[in-house]
Amino acid sequence: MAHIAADTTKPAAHTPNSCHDQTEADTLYTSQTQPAPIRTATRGTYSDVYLVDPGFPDNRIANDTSTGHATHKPMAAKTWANMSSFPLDRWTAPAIKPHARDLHKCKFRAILDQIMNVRTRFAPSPTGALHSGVVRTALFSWLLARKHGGQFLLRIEDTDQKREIQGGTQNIIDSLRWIGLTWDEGPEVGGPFAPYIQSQRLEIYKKYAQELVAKGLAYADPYTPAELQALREQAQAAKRPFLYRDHRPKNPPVWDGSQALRIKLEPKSWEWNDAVMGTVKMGPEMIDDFIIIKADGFPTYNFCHIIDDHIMGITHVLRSQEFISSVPKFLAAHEVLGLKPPINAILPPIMDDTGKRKLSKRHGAKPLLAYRDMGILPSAMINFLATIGWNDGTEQEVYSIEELIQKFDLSRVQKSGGRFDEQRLLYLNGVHIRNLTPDQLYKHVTGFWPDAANDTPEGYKKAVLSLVHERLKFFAELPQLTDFFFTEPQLHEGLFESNKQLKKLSAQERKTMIAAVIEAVQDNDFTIESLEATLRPLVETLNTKTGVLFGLIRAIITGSSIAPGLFETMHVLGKEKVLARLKKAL
RNA sequence: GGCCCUAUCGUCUAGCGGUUAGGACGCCGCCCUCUCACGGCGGCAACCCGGGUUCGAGUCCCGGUAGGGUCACCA
Repeated sequence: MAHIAADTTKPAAHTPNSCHDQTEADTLYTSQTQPAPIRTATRGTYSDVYLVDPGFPDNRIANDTSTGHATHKPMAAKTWANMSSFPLDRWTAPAIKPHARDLHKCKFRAILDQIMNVRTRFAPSPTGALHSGVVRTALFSWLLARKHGGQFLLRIEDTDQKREIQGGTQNIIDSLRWIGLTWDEGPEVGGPFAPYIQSQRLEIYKKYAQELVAKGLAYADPYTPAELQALREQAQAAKRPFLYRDHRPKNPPVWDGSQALRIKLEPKSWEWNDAVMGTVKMGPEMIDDFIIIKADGFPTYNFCHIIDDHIMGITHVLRSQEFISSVPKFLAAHEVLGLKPPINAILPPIMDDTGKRKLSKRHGAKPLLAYRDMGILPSAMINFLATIGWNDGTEQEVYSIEELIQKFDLSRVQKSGGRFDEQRLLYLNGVHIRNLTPDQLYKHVTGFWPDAANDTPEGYKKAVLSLVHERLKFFAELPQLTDFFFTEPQLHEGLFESNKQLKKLSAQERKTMIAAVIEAVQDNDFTIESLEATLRPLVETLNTKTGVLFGLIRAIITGSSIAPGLFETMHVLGKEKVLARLKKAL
């Protein structure tokens, strides 16, 4: 089994369909009357060998108990009969563990989970603030690399100068740093394949392009954009897909760099194995001579990402679903370039909150950093994004980052899309906030305090925070929840009238009660216990109800009918403030 | 229009030929309780439709339908 040396400067020698494996599979196949052997081996060769053997008594899938993967119910014998036409030459070797539900589609299939040096990448273009949909792709790539102890790279794809925005790259870096997706190679950290910014790698792409030209595999495009547009419209009017190759120039001009350069691709059907989607087939109409170098001299994404992924030794390329119909094009280009394609994985789309369309900048997806600014924890965001389109098959909902790294697996990535449900994000954020220690929480809420808290001692703020810890869903609501600890509340009649318990009291009754409270509390030491010991009996003395008396006190000292526990609140506020507010209310 | 992907409560999902179709968010009710929150208990709520295979289909096959994606000198 080929595996990739981490320090190689050569292209990745990844071979998902190497003949080594084929031989092995043939051997196993011919011995099908025997129960399939289960093999495991150590890192760098094979691990988790899954075998499905039609000769095995009840046709169950043998599973490697040491990993716990692929536990299966027995398969009905009949199923095998139906599968007899499955072409054996299609069995797929290693590299990925197919989704469990696909295993039964093979009459015989040996699946080897290849342990290679996994290298994944995130390759955004700096054309706008990074949003959550894109970050999910980055997250899955990162999780995959971390799970296998591999590398995660960041590469900036800034080949479209027109769309690039000021600060775009910085936004990408800030976003990833905030959420904690650390990269092992890329901008700011460097690496063996630097630079990791495509606009600084133009010579590399040009070299590959010139090589293709020399071999007659790429040619200059003689058409003007207007001419192309006309041809395109023609095709559309005829309800045909537009194919450039139908208009391929017979004698293309010599490429002098001022025209666009197209790669010459043979139209043919492609079938490939996607780590998430399984076997995907597409016809020749999906292949066309695409532009690899634009007239402005910059390469296109379609071209340079292939070269960079190859040079940088990327083993698994995760992309969102919108790219699936481009894959044949990429595979064809690999063929023309003489490169082995990486393992492809198409991730399901994330829909916006209407569920009507893909989450995208254009349709109001918030920048990732907007969630930082509203006080979402990175761990909550990661938990949330990871569980859109992935689950571990259990009923677990809340995951730490460490758990995700351990449990993440491409074979359990969904094919169907999911909606970005902010309510669920807030719920998870609340859970993650409650899991923080008080000190951790205190660090996280820096910058979210109300202005009035600026000059307040740390001890006081920590005490306040402890009272709202379990109520907090996101940090931006901290001022609203704690303002009265720092600012004297504005009392108004509406406060009492809108309260179910208090609106029955007359102003005079309120005065009597407040006076009694002041009297009772004046010599109290303001511990939670003694406040309770003093105030509870007062309810009876005043011949009222706890809800009424406590509600009244709460309204006066907090200016709100919603607040933490009364005694805790009074304790933290302190005797001085409480008495002052009560007296003022009188 | 061609091609591709998808389809279980409103939402995220479990399900791998036999389940009272499970969990979570949200919503509602009750309990706890000085309000809110947390927590606990309970409730409402789903297999897109039609064929086929099978003793038996949410699950496998085919066909519809619906949603999404894609068909750039954008990525």
